[in-house]
Amino acid sequence: MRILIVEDDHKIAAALKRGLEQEKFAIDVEYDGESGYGSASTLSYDLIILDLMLPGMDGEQICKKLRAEKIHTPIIMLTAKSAINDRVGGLNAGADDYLSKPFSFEELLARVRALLRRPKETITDQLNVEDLSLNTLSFSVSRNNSPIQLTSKEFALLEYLMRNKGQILPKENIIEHVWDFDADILPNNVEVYVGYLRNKIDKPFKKPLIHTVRGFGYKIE
Amino acid sequence: MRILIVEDDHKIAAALKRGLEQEKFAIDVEYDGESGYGSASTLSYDLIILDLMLPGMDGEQICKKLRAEKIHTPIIMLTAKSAINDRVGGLNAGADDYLSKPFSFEELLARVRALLRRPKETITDQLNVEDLSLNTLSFSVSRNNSPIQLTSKEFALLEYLMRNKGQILPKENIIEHVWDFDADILPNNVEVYVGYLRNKIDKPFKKPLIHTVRGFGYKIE
DNA sequence: TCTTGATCTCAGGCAAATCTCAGGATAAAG
DNA sequence: CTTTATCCTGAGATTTGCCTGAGATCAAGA
Repeated sequence: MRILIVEDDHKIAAALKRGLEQEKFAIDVEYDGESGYGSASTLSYDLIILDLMLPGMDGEQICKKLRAEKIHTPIIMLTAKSAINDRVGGLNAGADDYLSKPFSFEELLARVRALLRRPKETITDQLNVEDLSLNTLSFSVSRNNSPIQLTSKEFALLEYLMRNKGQILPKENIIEHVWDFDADILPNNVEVYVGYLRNKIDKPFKKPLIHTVRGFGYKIE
Repeated sequence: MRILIVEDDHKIAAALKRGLEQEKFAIDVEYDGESGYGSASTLSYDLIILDLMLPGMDGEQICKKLRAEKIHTPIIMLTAKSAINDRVGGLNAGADDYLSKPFSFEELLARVRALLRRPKETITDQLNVEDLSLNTLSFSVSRNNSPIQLTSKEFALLEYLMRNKGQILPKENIIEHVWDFDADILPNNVEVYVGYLRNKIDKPFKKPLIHTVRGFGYKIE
C-alpha cells in the first residue's frame, strides 16, 4: 500500500512517515502544493494524506483538481482549524475523510485503514435503475428513452438514491449526503423533494420506482 | 437499544436525538450534569453520549463516578476543545470513545454502533436466529430467504429480542429498551406487539421462534 | 429593479402505525 | 375440575408520519 503525504510542516510529515512506515506502508512525502499535486496526479497511490493549508496550492484546490481529472484515490484532509466550514469545504472538494489537528496517530491510522478497506467503488458515470438512467457527466436523466429535466437538488437527490439502489435511506442520511452539513434542513424538505422527483420520474409512467418505507426512509428500485 | 444524551446545548441535543431516533434507537436527553448523572446511574442504558463541558457536574466527573459505581455502560465523550489532553483525560476517566466537535452525525453513528457491537458478537449489523435474519443497516428482515415487512416498532422489538437470543426478557425490561421512558407503556402493549411479530415471522412458518415464558417474559431462539 | 425559477417552510388532510381496552383463551395450582 | 393469574387478540381510539398545495425566500439574469 503506497501513501502520499502532502504536508509543509516537516516535523509532522516526518512523524507520520515514520509511524506509517512502521505499519508497513510505503510512504512518499511532498512539502508544497504544486509538488503534491504533481505526484498525486502522475503516480498511482492507494491513499493521499493532504494538509489543507499549504504553500502554493492549498489542499482543497488539489483535491478538486484531482477529482476533476477523475482521480478517485481516497483522500484524508488534515486541518489545523477545526471549524465546521473546513470540514464542509473539504468534503465538498471531494475528500473522503477529514481530521482536525491535533489528532492522535492511532486515529489517523484507523481512518487510513478504514479507507483502504473500503471496496474500490466503481465510480460510474452512468447509473441505471430499470428503464431510468442518469449520467453524472452530462447531468442528464431519462426514462424509457425520453429525457427528463431536473433541477440541481432533484438531480443530487436522485443520484444519491440511485447510487444506493435497493437500500433504504433514512431522511437524516439523505440530508447529510444531498445537502450541506451546516444547512439546517427539515426532514419534511426531503419529503417535498421526493414529491417533486416522483412527479417527474414516476407519475408519467406506470411503474413507480421510488418507494416510501414508512418509519424508515426511502429507496429506489 | 436505549441511549442517554447529556448535552447542555439544546440544538445539538435535539439534532442528535432526531438523528438517532431515525436509526431506531430510544433516546433520552438530560441538559445538565446532575440530571445526567442521576439518569445514568439509576436507569439502565445501552450507551451514554456525554458532553465534556456541562453546567453542574462536568462529563469527566460523571464518567468517573459511574465507573466507580461499577456501571460499565459504554460512554462516548463529546468535547468542543479538540486538544489531545482532553482526550487523554476523557479516556482516563473511563470513557470508551471520544469525539471532538464539530463532528458529522455519521461519524458519531459509526462509533455508537461500534461500541454497541463491542461486547457482543463480532458482527452485529447482521443478526441471525435459525433461518430468521435481521440487518440493522438495511433495515431488512427475512426468514427462509423470503423478505418480511415490519413496522418500526416491530423492528425495534425484534432487534432487541434477537440481540438477546436465548435470554428470557421480562416485559418491563423490553419496555425499557424498546420504548421511550416518558411514554409509559402498559405491559399489555408488549403482548400486542409480540402478537404482531408472531403473525409475521412465526405464523407463516412451521417452527415458532418466539416463545412465551409464562410469568417471566419472552425469548427468541 | 423586476422577473423567473429554484428552494425551502408551513399547515391541513389522510392513512398507517401505535396504543388501549375488554373479553376470551390458556396454563398452573389447588 | 375449579380457580386464578397470565396471556392473547379483535376492535376501536389516538397518535404519528407522510404527502401536498400554497406561499415565503433567495439567487440570477434581463
